[in-house]
Amino acid sequence: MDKSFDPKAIEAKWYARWEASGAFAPSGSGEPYCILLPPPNVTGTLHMGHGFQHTLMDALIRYHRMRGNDTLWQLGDDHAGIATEMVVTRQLAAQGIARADLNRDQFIERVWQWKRESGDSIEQGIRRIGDSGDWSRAVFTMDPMPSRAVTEAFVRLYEQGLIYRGQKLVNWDPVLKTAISDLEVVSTEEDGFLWSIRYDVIDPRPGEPDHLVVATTRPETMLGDVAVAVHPDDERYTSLVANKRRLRLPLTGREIPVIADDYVDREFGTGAVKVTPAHDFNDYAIWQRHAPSGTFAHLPNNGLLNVFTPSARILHDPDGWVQEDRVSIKNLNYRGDSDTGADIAKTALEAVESALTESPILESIPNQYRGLDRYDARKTVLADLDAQGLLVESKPHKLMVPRGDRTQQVIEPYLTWQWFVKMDGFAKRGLELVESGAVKFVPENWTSTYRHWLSNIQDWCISRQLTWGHRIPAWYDAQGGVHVGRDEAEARALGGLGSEVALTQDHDVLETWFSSALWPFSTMGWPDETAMLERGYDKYLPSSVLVTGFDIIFFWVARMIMLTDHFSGRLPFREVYIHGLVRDKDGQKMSKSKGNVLDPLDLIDGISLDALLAKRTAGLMQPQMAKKIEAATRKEFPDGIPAFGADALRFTFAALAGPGRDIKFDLERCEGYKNFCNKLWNAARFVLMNIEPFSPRERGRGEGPGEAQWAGTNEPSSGATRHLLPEGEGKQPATEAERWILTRLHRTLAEVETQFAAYRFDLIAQALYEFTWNEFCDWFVELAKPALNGNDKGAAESTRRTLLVVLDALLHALHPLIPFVTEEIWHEVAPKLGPSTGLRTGIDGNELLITQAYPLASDFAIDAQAERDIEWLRALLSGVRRIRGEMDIPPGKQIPLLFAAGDASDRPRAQTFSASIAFLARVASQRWLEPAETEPASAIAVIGDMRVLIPLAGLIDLDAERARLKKEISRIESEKKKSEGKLGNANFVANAPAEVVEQERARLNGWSVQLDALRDQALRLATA
RNA sequence: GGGUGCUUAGCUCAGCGGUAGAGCACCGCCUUUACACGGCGAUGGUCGUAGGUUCGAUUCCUACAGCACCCACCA
Repeated sequence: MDKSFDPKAIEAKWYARWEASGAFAPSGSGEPYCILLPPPNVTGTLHMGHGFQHTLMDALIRYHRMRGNDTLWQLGDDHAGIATEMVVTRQLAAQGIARADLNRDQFIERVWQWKRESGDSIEQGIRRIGDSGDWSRAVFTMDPMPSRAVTEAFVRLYEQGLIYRGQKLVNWDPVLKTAISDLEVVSTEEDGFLWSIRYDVIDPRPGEPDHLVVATTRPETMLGDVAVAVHPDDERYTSLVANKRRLRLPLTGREIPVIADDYVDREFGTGAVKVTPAHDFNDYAIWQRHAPSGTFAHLPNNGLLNVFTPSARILHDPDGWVQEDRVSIKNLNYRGDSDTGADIAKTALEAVESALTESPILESIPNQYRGLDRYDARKTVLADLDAQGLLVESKPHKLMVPRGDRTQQVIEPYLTWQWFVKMDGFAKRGLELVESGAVKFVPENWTSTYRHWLSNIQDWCISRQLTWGHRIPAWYDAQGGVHVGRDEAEARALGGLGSEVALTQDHDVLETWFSSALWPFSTMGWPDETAMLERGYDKYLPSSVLVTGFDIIFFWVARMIMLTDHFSGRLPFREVYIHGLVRDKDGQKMSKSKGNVLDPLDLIDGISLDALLAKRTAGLMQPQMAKKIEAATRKEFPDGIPAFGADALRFTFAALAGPGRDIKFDLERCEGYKNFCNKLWNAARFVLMNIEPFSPRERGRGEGPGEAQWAGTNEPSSGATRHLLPEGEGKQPATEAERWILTRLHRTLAEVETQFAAYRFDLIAQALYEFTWNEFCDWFVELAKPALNGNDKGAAESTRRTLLVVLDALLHALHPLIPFVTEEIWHEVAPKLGPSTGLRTGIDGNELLITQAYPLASDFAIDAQAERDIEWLRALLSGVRRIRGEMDIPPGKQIPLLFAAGDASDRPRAQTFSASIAFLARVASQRWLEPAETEPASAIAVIGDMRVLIPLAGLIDLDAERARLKKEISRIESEKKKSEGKLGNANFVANAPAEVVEQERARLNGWSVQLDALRDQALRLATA
């Protein structure tokens, strides 16, 4: 083995071998364990969030595979409707192709082309991270199988009356010209104005107000006002309401009523609110309350007066619309399937006209506003109001502005026809499944987030005015009749329509999350029974755990729970592990615009400063940020980023995965864990050197380690797990140190098992790190050195075996976190261990660590006595080393050691470990003082009852030791005092549990013994 | 406006009714034959503030402050 570990050299090799061996596929036996990969969007590249999430999932998958589960990691990717459509449109634009120049089929073909490239790059990234998912089963959401499930689900829901088409106010993105989800709208506080406008009362009566003043942040919408609302108990306005007074709507001259509604806050502004039901969600709600009583019956569309075109211009006549709003029309054009030319224009015009028919108020909109963009219209409206003396006040105002999270455009509430899923029944069931504990959130507190959202849910708008996605399986006849079916023929048949009736399929597609909601069973072949059988529907549904971020609890998790239950009667998964967001080292969200994005592949392979700068400053939305980003990047990474390798990156992610927290990604942690991999590598080198007959010191000395088989005393708890150390092979560990390390291994594995069950990846990493570095390397390997070189041949051979066995178990235990380096080392180690008892053999006949059995705690015996003994030895060696360090005794200098006092166990211990003490503390001689002997002036360490003395004899700086003693004495005095205080408190002794009191007494005793010893020496030093 | 989480060593974070921990950074010594991507040792914290419960609170409760995030219709 090389002297240090080089990740690059091994990663590609092992990934290819794992995959070729079939290790990623389910084994077909054992308890099923399944994780669904949250399918990455085909738009993206892999980011740190993926790296993090994938590391956690792969650790779980590898762990369970090694535990003998029939393990499936269902891979896939997501077509990501809006995001992909935007990316491809932008790309076309860069090639000088207007999206409008392509028809539907052509556009979709371009998306597929792009998907193939992008999908490849994501897949490549996933492989580099080491994901051991089953590629042969990977599914794309637009593939035939999941697409069929989408159609089937839609049709069934429609037949069950759970899907309907309706005209409602939705969040509308005027640039994308599609409805978007509430969840895709982000409200940000922005500076704006609050304008107060005077609406005059028609024919005012004496004693009543002759006008009202309403406040608005969006004056342009007043063209669609249908009323002014006041609070029913507001005495200023009761007579206006009671006497049915009407107001003159400025600029249009329309007459509108004054209505009373509880929604109005009397304290805000003048207590009067303009009501624009087609352009405001609150006003829409008011409209819903008042329309049934006929308040708006005289108005077109019962008062839902839409004044905007789809691109948020004020309505204008159809021809003008076609001319001025070319993009909008073209948008409709290319959505016309493979139609071309005249057909397209005709379809477009018809669409516009029908939109206007639904909101026929064009005549009430004065000419000067028609066709204006919403912000231009605002200016003009305000100027005109001002000129007429109707603008009462303009004052600066902070308001929440809704913006689309994709386009950053201001979102309009917009009246359109859309498809909806009725949510009340689903929500109820979704709540039940979580409240009953059938689905558990980890950490648990996410349950309340889920509950809160489902308790306040609206019907789910599932249609999008996009091209890329699953097309809605609904057809329209010339009369506007709607026919839903699995295909056109079925729709026709169900509607009883002859072949002479012309049908047009709905142009819209389903929002991406609709197909995502079906993922747990659509990936398992549903609804096709043959496919279901093939893909293990019965085995892998429910899946075991969903690993995902909190940001998609609503988008995805809740909907999977509801729809999976509805269609399969099963849970999608039993547990949901919610992890945090990966942020940069200052806690900032990583984003392209901030220029603080890290690419996991750059951490694996390293990247030069120049390449990193180029990456971070290319294609910025705000190019002026480039300078700032460059400066910050140069400062943080003056030499670029070194290659850490996939293992180090994975271990970092695991170690940072504390419960319910975002993680700040710190490169220094990553560096530390690369060192950890190197440490493991070198520990392996040490072990191998010492078991190889050809190692320089071993040459000629004879035999190798023999069969490394050891007797654990406990039965393994699972049949799937091999005995690392089969019983009856007869050989017992020869030394205390071996029994100790095997005990520590037992405890570490028990901890790992517990923490895997709790998804505490940070604690898994910590337990294994500590065992590897602080126990195996720092102590066992060091203790092994004198044993290997000593005269006791049995101890030497036994130690060799134990080194090998513990290393082997450790490689297994670490494999789920750091698969590459452990696999590589294992192939050096395994041949020394004798015949493998792995779970499976790869198809190429070569065994791999990835399919070996995970070691269980019970494979290794506990020896509590050995634990105590080694604890004693460690305390002794630490004590001596501390004196050495503080007294500046040169490390190479051999020193004499005297032991004094002590209890019955100390003498045999000192005897047992004398060689270790001599080697590890560089001790020339060890001797017990006879009871009659007086202690010489010495530096002292107290281990339990025993005193360890290093005689001064010219070795020790007297003043330094006096100072050290003084400090130590005062520290122990204060501890003793605290202890005495506690025990002096009658309440403590009376009320605290007996064992706590007992423990406190023991501590007090310990302090006293130490104090006595230290004081004795202090006295001697005073006179020395 | 409602909700959730966080506040522990210089930094990043574990922990938790009964002796305050880790990694990194910092300081000292050491090229000791696995590893300088290393070894040994040392320093460093009234556990956000104020109350309460308890024999005992960093831990449980209450209030407050600061930070972060989520949800929400105040024109």
